Amino acid sequence: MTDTPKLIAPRLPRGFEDRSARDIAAVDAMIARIRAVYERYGFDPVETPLFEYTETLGKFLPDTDRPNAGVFSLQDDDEQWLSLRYDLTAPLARYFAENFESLPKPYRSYRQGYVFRNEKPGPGRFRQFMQFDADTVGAAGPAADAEMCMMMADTMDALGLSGQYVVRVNNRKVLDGVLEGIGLGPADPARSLVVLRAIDKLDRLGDDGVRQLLGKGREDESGDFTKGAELGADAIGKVLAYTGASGQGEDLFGTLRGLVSGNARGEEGVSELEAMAALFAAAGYGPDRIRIDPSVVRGLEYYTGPVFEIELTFEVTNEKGQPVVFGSVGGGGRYDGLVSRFRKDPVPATGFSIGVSRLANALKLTGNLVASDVIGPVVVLVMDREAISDYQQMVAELRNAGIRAEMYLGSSGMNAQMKYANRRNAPAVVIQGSNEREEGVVTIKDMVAGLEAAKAFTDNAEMKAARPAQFSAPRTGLVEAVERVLRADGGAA
RNA sequence: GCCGCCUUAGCUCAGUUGGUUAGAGCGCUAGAUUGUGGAUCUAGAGGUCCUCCGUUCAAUCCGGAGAGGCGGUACCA
Repeated sequence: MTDTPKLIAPRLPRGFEDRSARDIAAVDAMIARIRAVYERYGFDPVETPLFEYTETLGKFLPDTDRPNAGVFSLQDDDEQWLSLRYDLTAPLARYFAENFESLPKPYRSYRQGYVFRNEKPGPGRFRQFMQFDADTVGAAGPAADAEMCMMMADTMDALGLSGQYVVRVNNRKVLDGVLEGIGLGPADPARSLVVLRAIDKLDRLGDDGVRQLLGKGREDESGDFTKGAELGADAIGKVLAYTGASGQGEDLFGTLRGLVSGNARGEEGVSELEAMAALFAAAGYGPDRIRIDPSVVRGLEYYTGPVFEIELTFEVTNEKGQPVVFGSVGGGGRYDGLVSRFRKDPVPATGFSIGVSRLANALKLTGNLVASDVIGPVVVLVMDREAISDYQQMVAELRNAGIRAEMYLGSSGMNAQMKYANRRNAPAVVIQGSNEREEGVVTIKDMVAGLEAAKAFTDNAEMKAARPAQFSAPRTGLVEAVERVLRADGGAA
């Protein structure tokens, strides 16, 4: 009877984020900059929904009907499975295939939005996060891939990260050539995959760790054992020679051609890399911005040619000052097979994705995020409850003049109202008690100048008595007086 | 998924060798001669000591299981 109802703990599901006004403003600014670059390259926006039929996304567990590994799924009322999209590429493939008749080809589009992954979150890894993609569908040549790389570089520059990133480029065909050279490749897809995964860990485990993974396997510090690819010493040497191939230009291409000599697919890959390198050079993108790097593999099977990723070249530390291992903040490649799930004829495609959330997170930790505090509204204090209609009228006048303004709606005294205005980051407050009302004036306080002036006082009572940074204005001149304060504070930042 | 560590107020943490009313700092909400932000002073709110089961006269504390958090590792379209 008198039991209080059981309270629900207010808690954020793990792997998800709340975003403050400040975060939203910062990410919005990032998005606007990215969009401007994509637009300049001639890409058009397109938006698809958060849900797709699970089969569209291409994820089913073979032995169960429930598609739930890694994806958030639910069953529609007609019993079809729907899933939240886990990237923006599969939905694009669906959209392209479904609207094939009416779209221009090559089809160049960009889109930005949240994607969802139902897996263990970690620092910089969320279960809902934002990506910003661009893709060219229906263009087969390396020029389309090269354009993607250059656009990624330009985007990073536009985000104010000049000199702090590098776009690393490789070609899957070269890697396939190397694998075939040691008897793997299509002949042994399972072990090939183990090799790919091992190479992908080069940055974290180094040559020695990868050597173990290519051989018998590796035991990590928690005692967990990862089975290796069981390659012989000779084969391991070849793989590491490939991933370790350094230099740029003819030096590198010579080495690569030697490693895949006699393998048609591998040689084709080297030629594509050369073609892309020539385009980068012609357009003025040096190896400080875009670099050919054989250690880039980008995990997954669906890439069929060039692959690329953006790496931040500065160290990221968390709030406690510990270094944070940040994966790539963007990447992509050519995926000629993706649309073929929907159409018989093959459709070549290439594209890339920027992890907006992850990048924002990195920039936040390094202080590079272009975030300024959101400027709050002008707050009209409520000094006398009976005079509320007067205050409301002042707010209306300010709003009609295009000024962000509000009347204090709480029930506390003046002190609390000032604290409220402070916390809202209000640039000014409007005060009218009975004294002012009788004289037909209002008191305007400049909150920015006021805070500065208050630092000169050590005694609270003195500060209150001095009432710094405020002035009296005729009631009829309210808007003009407030505008003057806003201009003095720098207006919109 | 596997391995390790952790869980007491919103946050960071004390503490109780098993015993009546579990504490601090910060933060939060307010007050200090109609009426001034920071600093200061005063007061207040805020706890299933992660949950359940067991042992015990008695469990926040001991035992077991579970959940959650953190880290590593695997996977990552």
